[in-house]
Amino acid sequence: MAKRNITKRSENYSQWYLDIIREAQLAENAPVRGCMVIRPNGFAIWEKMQRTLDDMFKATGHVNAYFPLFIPKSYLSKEAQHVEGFAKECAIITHYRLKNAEDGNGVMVDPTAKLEEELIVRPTSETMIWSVYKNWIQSYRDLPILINQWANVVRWEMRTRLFLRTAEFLWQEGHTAHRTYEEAEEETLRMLNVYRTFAEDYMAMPVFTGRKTEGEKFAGAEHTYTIEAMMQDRKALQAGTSHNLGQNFAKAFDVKFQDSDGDVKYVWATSWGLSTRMIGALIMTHSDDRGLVLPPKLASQQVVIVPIWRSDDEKAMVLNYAERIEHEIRESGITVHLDDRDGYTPGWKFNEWEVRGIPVRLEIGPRDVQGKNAMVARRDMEGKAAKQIVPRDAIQAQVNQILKDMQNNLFEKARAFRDQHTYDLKTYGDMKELLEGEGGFARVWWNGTPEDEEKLKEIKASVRCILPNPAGEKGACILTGKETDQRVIISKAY
RNA sequence: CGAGGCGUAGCGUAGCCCGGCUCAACGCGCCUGCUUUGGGAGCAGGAGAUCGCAGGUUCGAAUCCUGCCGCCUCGACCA
Repeated sequence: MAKRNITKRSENYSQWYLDIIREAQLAENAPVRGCMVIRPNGFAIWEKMQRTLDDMFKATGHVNAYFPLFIPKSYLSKEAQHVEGFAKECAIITHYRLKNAEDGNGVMVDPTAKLEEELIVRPTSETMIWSVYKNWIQSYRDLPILINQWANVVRWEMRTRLFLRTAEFLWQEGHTAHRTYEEAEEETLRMLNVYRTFAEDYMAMPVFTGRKTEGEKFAGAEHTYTIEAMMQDRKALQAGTSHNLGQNFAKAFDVKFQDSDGDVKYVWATSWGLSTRMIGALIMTHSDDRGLVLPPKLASQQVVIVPIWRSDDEKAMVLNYAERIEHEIRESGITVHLDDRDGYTPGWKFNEWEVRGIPVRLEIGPRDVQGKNAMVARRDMEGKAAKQIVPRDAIQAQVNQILKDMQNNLFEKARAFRDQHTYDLKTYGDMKELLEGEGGFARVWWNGTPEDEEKLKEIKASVRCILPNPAGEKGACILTGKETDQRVIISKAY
């Protein structure tokens, strides 16, 4: 008699998403509007993401640093496009002191403690960082600068959803400075590729990579690259972005260097970021109606052992057997937890760990001790197919094998789903029918202007990215019929 | 920020239309004890709610009125 606390995806996808987050105890809404509390289960996923990405950043030559949360208002206005992009969602600090309220109830803002210049809580750090880089860069010998920072940022969103869009979120932002345009472009693409590798190899989430259109690019960038994933409701989610900032910020903050040829030049810049939104992407890519599904490489606990007993004698015997298996599995580098809590039935524990998305579960009872084996269940399958009895001697190897299989299986399943719902379309009518009906990705030729993009709003869709086209193929624009070499993904998006 | 819906114990709800015999009921969860334990166990007892907040109408408000806050769905904006 399974208790149904999770809405079916087919009934209400948004509610399902929220139910998963609640039941798996990933996060909850905070007392502050638009903000979330990331609970230990959710934060464990972020920590795993952080560690993986951080290693990848280090491997590509980057170092970590930290810049302030507060940005003087005047900094933000130095790059015109940039201000325009963020002005509507900034939190502003105007005062620095409270005092006891005059009516004796609580505290009030002390009007005499007004800041001369207001501070903006960073929505992103380009302006702060470039005001600092100005002091660090004089010569071409000071370049490149390859810095990443792990931080929180604030964007005062009107409508928020846990992980996908919150007023405050956690992310990493890389900010690099280069001698040439080519070097900056190479860096931008390198980091896009790091994101793609992370998404596909660790999150088991297939992505399309490509360039953003003028309308969708980052405020202040020359151009933006993105990784776009398809969620199970067939909507697109922008999962990471990498920007070639050109010389826009160097010019705005007057950051120049003297090159080896003696000429003084503006520095070339990039920035790239990936946020806790990825946790939302992870949930919406793999999870099912029973709960969270975590790919093994991002599960903080990869294996859980549920012991089964009746009498105290059985308990001692089963735990002894289970502990030896636990140690053996741990020795092979897998994270494993033995759930020996009293007061919960095995069936209850099965469901509990399933909802939390633990990839592999071992069920060990008297029968297994007797028969020298264990029941092994994997989270990416259902019913009998998910379970198998494994001989004692083969457990360690089998668990390792299943984790590998599962990582692959989840990726292949997600890729098959995405490909199945990605259509090469020729007419606007077909695209409209797709996007207003079952949904999915329309892969189409597009020679769009920003005005053409506006038109897509009538079908609530947007150009997600311009796909790479190394062979220089051409086709007729789905809207205007003009010949173009730009192929794009159009879809509804988060 | 626009339209709609909702706010009663940790969670999900009933009661609201027709104010009073309901300072509030039920299921899940929680605590204690006993029996249980291979897919969310059973019985018995128990704790837990100033009915989102602030005003108002009334002899009397969870119930009627006003304002505010929050959440959800859909739009506009965005990672």
